[in-house]
Amino acid sequence: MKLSEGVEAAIHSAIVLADLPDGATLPGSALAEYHGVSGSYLLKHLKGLVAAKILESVPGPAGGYRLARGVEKISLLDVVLAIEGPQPAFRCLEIRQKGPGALEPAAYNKPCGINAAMLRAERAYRAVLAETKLSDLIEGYVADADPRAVAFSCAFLERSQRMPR
Amino acid sequence: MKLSEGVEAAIHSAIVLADLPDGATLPGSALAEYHGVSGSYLLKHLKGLVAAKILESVPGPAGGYRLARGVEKISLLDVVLAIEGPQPAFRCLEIRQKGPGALEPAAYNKPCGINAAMLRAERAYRAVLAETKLSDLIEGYVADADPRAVAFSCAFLERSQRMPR
DNA sequence: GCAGGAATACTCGGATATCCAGTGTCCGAGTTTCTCCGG
DNA sequence: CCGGAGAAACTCGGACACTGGATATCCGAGTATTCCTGC
Repeated sequence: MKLSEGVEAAIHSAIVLADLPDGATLPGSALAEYHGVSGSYLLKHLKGLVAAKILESVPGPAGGYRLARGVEKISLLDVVLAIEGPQPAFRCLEIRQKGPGALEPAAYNKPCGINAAMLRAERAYRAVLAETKLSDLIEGYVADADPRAVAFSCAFLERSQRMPR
Repeated sequence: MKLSEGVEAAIHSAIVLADLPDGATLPGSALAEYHGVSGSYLLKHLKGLVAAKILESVPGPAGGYRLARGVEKISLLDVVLAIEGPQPAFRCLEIRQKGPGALEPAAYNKPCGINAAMLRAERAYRAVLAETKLSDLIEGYVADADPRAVAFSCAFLERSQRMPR
């Protein structure tokens, strides 16, 4: 039970991109510098976000990344699934069908109760993530963050953003 | 986001042990044989369950494992935490404090909103697991399982259980 | 026949190799931009 | 002065090493049993 640490970077990156003016982009290298992480590695995760239609990428000079849709239409679940993959955390290996007492596969048409319980828990987990939007996180950020941090963030964006024609 | 596959074996093992008569034990090797998994490796996880006070171990001949308390007092969460460890799946690395715009640590007294949201989701996850007891799983098992599987299970226990004096 | 003791066999527990997903990095493909040259 | 073609620079995208944790295994510590010997 352990999430990839790229999830955290991906969420932070998405929040930074949310502050861009409409249509502007930010290079992946700028995002990496802003967060103090390896640029080459951050691109790996941003790529996943692009594949999940959460971000859009613009190639060439004046290119970079931007959100593919509004902050209120992007949930934490979208980001987590884009990085971690859609498969559930608990994978039933059907060990009930192994061992000396195994029957023919047709005898196991009913789903495994353990698997069902674990998936039920994970549905609750995902439900909370799904109802938490990026807009909620941003709202909390501007309310709690140090004003200097906000000012730096704005200045950084002003300096690094690119506006393709 | 991936659970150890030992979790599944641990839950199945606990359910098997639940069918033992009061006070009887079952060797780890019997549990491994029943599930068709490596005995040496299963012991590693059973050890974790013992450390978490979910199982009791009895050494020597006629020894083995048994549940440390009633099936209605053991939740799925107990088992999962015993195997996976208590730390949450999402570990906030505080990357907001990294990078060129970092401030002194005292400026980050408010908790990170992202971390808070992820932990909120995980609390929902754990809440579902906590309210699912072993007794619930057993109830579903006897209702859905093939009668032959139940018969084999009973015969196996009858054959392998040990009764320390 | 009975009691005591030592050897035994079986159990769990911890320390030790092996493997794979996640981590980290690099180089190549593609596109826009800028510059330079010709008209 | 203007238009177009070419080179350049910057971007993202996919392919290639490295590392930590999970997986799998073995050998040692401990205890109840069992057998044997002496009384």
